[in-house]
Amino acid sequence: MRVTMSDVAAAAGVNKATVSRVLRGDPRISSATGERVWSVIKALGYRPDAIARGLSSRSSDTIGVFFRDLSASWAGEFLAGFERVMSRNECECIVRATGGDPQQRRNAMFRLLSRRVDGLVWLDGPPEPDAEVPGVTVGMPSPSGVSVLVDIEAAASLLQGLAGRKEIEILQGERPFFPGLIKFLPGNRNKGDGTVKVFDGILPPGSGPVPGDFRVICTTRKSPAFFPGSWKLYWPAFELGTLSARVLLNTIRGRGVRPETVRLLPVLSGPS
Amino acid sequence: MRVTMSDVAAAAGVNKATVSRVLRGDPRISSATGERVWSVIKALGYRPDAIARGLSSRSSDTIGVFFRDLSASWAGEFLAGFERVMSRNECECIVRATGGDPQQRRNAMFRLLSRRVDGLVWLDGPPEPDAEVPGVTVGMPSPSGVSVLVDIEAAASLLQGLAGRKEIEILQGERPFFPGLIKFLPGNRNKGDGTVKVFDGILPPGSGPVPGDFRVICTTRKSPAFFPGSWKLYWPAFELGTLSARVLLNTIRGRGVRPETVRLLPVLSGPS
DNA sequence: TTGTACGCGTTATCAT
DNA sequence: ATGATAACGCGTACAA
Repeated sequence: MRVTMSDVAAAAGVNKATVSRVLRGDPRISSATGERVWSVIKALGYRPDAIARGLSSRSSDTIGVFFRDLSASWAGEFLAGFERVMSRNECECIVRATGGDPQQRRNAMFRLLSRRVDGLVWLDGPPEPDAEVPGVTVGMPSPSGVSVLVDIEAAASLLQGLAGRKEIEILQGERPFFPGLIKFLPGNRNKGDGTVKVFDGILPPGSGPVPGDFRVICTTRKSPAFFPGSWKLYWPAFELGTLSARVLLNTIRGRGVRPETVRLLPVLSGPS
Repeated sequence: MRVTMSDVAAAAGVNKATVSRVLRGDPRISSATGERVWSVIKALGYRPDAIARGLSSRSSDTIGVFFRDLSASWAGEFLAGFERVMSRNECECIVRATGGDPQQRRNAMFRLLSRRVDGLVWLDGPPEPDAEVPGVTVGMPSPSGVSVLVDIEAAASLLQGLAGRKEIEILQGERPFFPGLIKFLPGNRNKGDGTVKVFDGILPPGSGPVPGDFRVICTTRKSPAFFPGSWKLYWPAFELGTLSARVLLNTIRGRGVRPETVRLLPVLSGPS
């Protein structure tokens, strides 16, 4: 049998409630009792049971994260940032891939709700209307609630500054990192000074950059391959993770989240 | 207030225990009662509480996954495979990055154990000795217990077959995908027929492939960038995920896992 | 400052 | 085939 709170209470000669209070750092506990209980806790190797705690406290210190596709190249980077913040706040992260299927998505949500998750992160589309818990939408505006997104217009400005009078040509893969980027870049620029080729997303084979081109690769920071001599426009996945974690924690803990929408700047990095 | 099992029982005019049995598909239940209870369940929109279930059943349908670094380019791919199998088996996945720090690792483990995880996956090193629950080690041999790994010797064979009599030159990044690959490739091959350059891992800027080289990039399937004209040696992260999920489920469910070590072949893919 | 006692929502063990 | 009731381990008003 595992060592339980009653065991600790018995060994310390106090009541379960006292142990509970010591554990939760209740201020109205005598330092004598506190120390005694702590020493018993350590001696017995007692570890509180999160499940039981959840049952009576009606929450779980757990949040659920919905991806469309976990194998997307930036998914891990996002999680890295998100998990870092969450673990510092004693929260566990449950990941879910929905494949964009509405039915599967709802099922997954209900399963997570039955686990009493404290919050949900939506990276695969707008939040379900009946989510019952706080949520953050990432990468796209949310009809209701908080959303964290990348400032694509700013990305366009960066590219324009880089291009100067050159023409900007955008080659867009099937899942571009900066969807809608093209809207912010008027195509009718002066030719003649050269061309800036922007590769956005995972491009089909054969469309790779040609050496000698002046080019920008839209990518993630941790791409296993890279193109020497290319500029890079980073999709700030890690920062999206840390930021949405903080925003979610704030809304869960009731601190007002002032802006309904938070924007993050992409990073343009020169060749080296 | 949420709809609870007692509510259903009351509305159906039966005992909580009966509802529980209906839910768990207990065979010794009259079809009349069964249908009545089910209809009440749907009418009331009752959803069982996983936390309460966990408390009394002493398990959680949850498994924990330890990464050293979630932002590793293959982390998402691994998770994609792993989560797919787990979700089909009604299991949730909790992810954790340990950064290779032993202390943090143990803390994380204890936190997960207090959540009554049913199993653990170790991608960041050999399993902790006192894990208390079944585990699978991925990517490296485990001193004790089951491990799933990539057959690096087979990868070497693929490369040798590809190279023929050409010299194989390995450029290894700081976190190579195929650690130890070099050991299986004797360096003293005939020169003169050309060179095969193998790029393994995330290479520092400047060490990228030169066009015209005959080259192989060790990478993941979902790299956002790629080199046209290069061969690719895939680190089969997705397959590692599905396989280790199945292996873990089997050991959790007590089905004997025959081989203590399972090996997975990498995939060599031509340029296109 | 500490103890009592009940509630949280299920599962499991006896009865019937 | 079903009901009554005791766990499960902890939080928390309320009482002392």
